[in-house]
Amino acid sequence: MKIGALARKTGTTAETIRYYERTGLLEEPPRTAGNYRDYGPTELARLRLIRRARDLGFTMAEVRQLLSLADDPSQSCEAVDSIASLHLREVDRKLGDLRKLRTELRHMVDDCQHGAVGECRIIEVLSG
Amino acid sequence: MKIGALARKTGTTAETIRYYERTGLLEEPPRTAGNYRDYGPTELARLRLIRRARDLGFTMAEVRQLLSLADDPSQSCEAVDSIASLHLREVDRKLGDLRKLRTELRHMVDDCQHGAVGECRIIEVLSG
DNA sequence: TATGCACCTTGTAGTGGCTACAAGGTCAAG
DNA sequence: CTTGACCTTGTAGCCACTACAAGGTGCATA
Repeated sequence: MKIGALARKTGTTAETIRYYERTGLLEEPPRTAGNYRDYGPTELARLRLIRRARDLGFTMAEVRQLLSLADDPSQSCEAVDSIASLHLREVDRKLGDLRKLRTELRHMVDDCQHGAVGECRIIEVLSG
Repeated sequence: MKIGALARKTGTTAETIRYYERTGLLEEPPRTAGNYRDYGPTELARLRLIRRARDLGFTMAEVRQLLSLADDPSQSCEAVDSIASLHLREVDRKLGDLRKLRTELRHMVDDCQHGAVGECRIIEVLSG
């Protein structure tokens, strides 16, 4: 499988895959006679895991940890759980922040009387 | 007021203020005899508006638009409202995404039986 | 007066996670 | 034998900062 095909199968782009390789998330694959990267099912699975974790908001550093844990299947699951739980708490925090922010924005927009900027509530609220 | 004092009053840093100046969000202030930036209440108010808007998640481009609208108080409030409303919709979208993500993460973590990585549900879910 | 120290100055480079080129190489179809 | 889709490397850009380094200023204290 060439890089473009792998990209299509994983909803990525060739650039991103090469970027993952540069930064060490993916290993350098074998090459064809014409110097094209040649991927197999192992790399496909690994990339799928990476993409899925990234979509769930894990940072690249967390993904790196998850990958190295996944590579040793006899190990205890605790470390994996702790990364995921930490991330969940972080997501909860962000959700809280975003909800507060939304409420403020909502009020701000609702209070706008669509008059002149001089007495615009939005600008007033922003000015504090 | 020197840059450090302005930073403390607005919950920013001197670096960030200089960055705003470089990128045109803040104008170049007058200088003291010793070449220090010298800020007054006008700049303080402007920076407060910028910080408030940034805290509410507006991009720097949006802040730039809001600032130039705020500078012309006789203008209609509509443009301000449309920027804020658009941003609110964007925040709503992000909230939805984050809630879905949280649910998935929650399930993932809850299903983990804390055994070996080999049969870890988290890794399984991530692998798809 | 000297010295220390907090603060300021400019400039440059790094962060994360990609994304967008440019300039050229490979390969199968027509 | 050329066209066109794909691939290669390398470099630079995005956002919104953040982190230095190397040097200048200004004020209190010994």
